[in-house]
Amino acid sequence: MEAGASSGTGSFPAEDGEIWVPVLSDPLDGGSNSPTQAEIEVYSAYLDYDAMDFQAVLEGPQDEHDIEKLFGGARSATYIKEANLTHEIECEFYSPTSDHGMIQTLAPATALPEKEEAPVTMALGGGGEEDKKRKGGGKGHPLPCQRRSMRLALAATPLEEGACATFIVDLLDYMPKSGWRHRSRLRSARKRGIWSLNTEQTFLLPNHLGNATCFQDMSSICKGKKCGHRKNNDHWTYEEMKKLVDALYISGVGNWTKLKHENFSTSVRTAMNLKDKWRNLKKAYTGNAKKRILPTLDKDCVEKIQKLASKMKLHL
DNA sequence: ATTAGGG
DNA sequence: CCCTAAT
Repeated sequence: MEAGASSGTGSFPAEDGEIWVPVLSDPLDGGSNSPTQAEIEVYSAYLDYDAMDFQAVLEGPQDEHDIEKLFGGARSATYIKEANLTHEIECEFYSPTSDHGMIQTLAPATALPEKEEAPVTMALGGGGEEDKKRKGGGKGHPLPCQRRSMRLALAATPLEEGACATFIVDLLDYMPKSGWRHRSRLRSARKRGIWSLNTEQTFLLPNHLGNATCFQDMSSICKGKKCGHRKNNDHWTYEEMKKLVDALYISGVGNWTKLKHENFSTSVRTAMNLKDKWRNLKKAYTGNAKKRILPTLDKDCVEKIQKLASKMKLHL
């Protein structure tokens, strides 16, 4: 609770140049929502703490390809904001195979000494005995499948050009389908592949949110509504799409189950997902160019899509 | 059990 | 992504 606007660092509403991260209470576990915390959701087949570069996570990926590296296969979604951190922040990471998360203390991105030792870590829930393997997880999971949330506690600080921490989030997946007026803006940002927003696009600033109740708005809007319940809402990556198109180009369109087993056996995508994705790709790249809202695929890939589409047409 | 197609 | 009729 305590979504009080004045707690935490900095005043509220924010001063010029001050960025606040929107706060969401976790729809699934009713987590607390303090104005200095942001819910960040990571979709991942696994999170390998040992292999994770936490500092890089803090600094944020440079492009969408970095996502994979940072989260060990995680597919995250939208970069919604930038903020310059002046305080240490604590990040809590969960993996689907652990009962409790791990807290990482991260220094501000700009104040990093050298490449010293790894950040201090400690296990949550009083357990210093967290097993390295994290095998028998699952029982205490507030979330059902391969979805964990990551909560960052951070201070609202003035924005400085250049040095910005970015956060991987997909607020869209937490937000209700309707009732949140910034949803469409987030959507368009995601579609256009905007991974970080400049200061001119700070639609998440309190100013743009209207008034001091924005934090409460966000969580209250979500309250009682269905959000964050989709089974598989990590978004298709460029690589996945390319892989799909290539596979279809070779073996033809159809036989989705076979395709799944032969080309996507370890992927979260089901045969039906593949089918649906192909239909969407076809639709996107065969209609009038105006409607191409999908991520820009390379020429070769687009050509394959179009060839496949026209080939199918002939057979009708 | 899978797929095609509409929602 | 879900649902369902058709296969």
